[in-house]
Amino acid sequence: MEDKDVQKIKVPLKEHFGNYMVPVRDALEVFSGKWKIPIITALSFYETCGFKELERIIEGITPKMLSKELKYLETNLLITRKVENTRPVTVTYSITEYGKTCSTVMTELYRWGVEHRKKVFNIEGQTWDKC
Amino acid sequence: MEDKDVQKIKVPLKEHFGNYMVPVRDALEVFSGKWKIPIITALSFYETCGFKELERIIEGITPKMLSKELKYLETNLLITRKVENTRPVTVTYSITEYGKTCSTVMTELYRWGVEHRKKVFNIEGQTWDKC
DNA sequence: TATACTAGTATACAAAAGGATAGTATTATG
DNA sequence: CATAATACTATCCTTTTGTATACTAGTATA
Repeated sequence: MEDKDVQKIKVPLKEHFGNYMVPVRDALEVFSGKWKIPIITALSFYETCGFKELERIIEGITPKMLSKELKYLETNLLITRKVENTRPVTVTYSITEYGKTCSTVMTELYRWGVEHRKKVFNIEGQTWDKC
Repeated sequence: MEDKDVQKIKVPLKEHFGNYMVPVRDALEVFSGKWKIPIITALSFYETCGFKELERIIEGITPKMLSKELKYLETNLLITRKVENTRPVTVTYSITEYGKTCSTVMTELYRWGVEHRKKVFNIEGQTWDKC
């Protein structure tokens, strides 16, 4: 085999990148699905919300999905859950300082997404109201 | 109603953010699923690959999924498909210049994902080999 | 006493994503 | 003529994701 042939042999990604893609997947999982970004955005904006408040703020979400995603975000340290000693009992969900770091990723996704719309749909500006 | 009460009324996200989240979703869709990132990574690294080459490089992918995702990436202008006049006929998939801009998003996802692993799993460095 | 608020859970179902396996068509090689 | 390579497509099945609807338990209000 000659030297010039060596680069023609294409080996599995793992041999070049190892586990490079594992943290990329981790990050993606935090933002994937229909409701995680709305929840993070809501708690980033309002700082703290109750369960029913979130149900109203995030239009279309069912209590089952809200409950499920809140648990996910809590175990991932992005939000906290605190039961208040009120009558009736209220629960306040808050974004953590760590949760606020999501905004760097979301900003990057937003920037790229805007360019992508321009490129693929040839749409400029905020004219995608019917989406 | 007093001024201090105004900020307590929490309205749906749309009233504050409009369609802010639409391009975020668009970007997310391009990177979501099990195979799009491996395909983009493979074509970014090798520049150009055949169908069977991609099947070997991306371990575990089935021809059905590879075909489906290649079509998606092509309609999103991230890759190109070119039929070569060889015998047997070969098809070369290449990353576009635009497709290369994905790396900025993936780098951000990687950076955040590494920090996330440290935070949530308390794992430092590249020790997540069993994932 | 009836209604409504708090914060959820339970059950059933539909849709989407992905996997397993087999098959097609063409051409070249032994 | 059999085998193998190219690039896929087709069918069936399982898993994951999300929806719809109803329900629980406690407290407050009209």
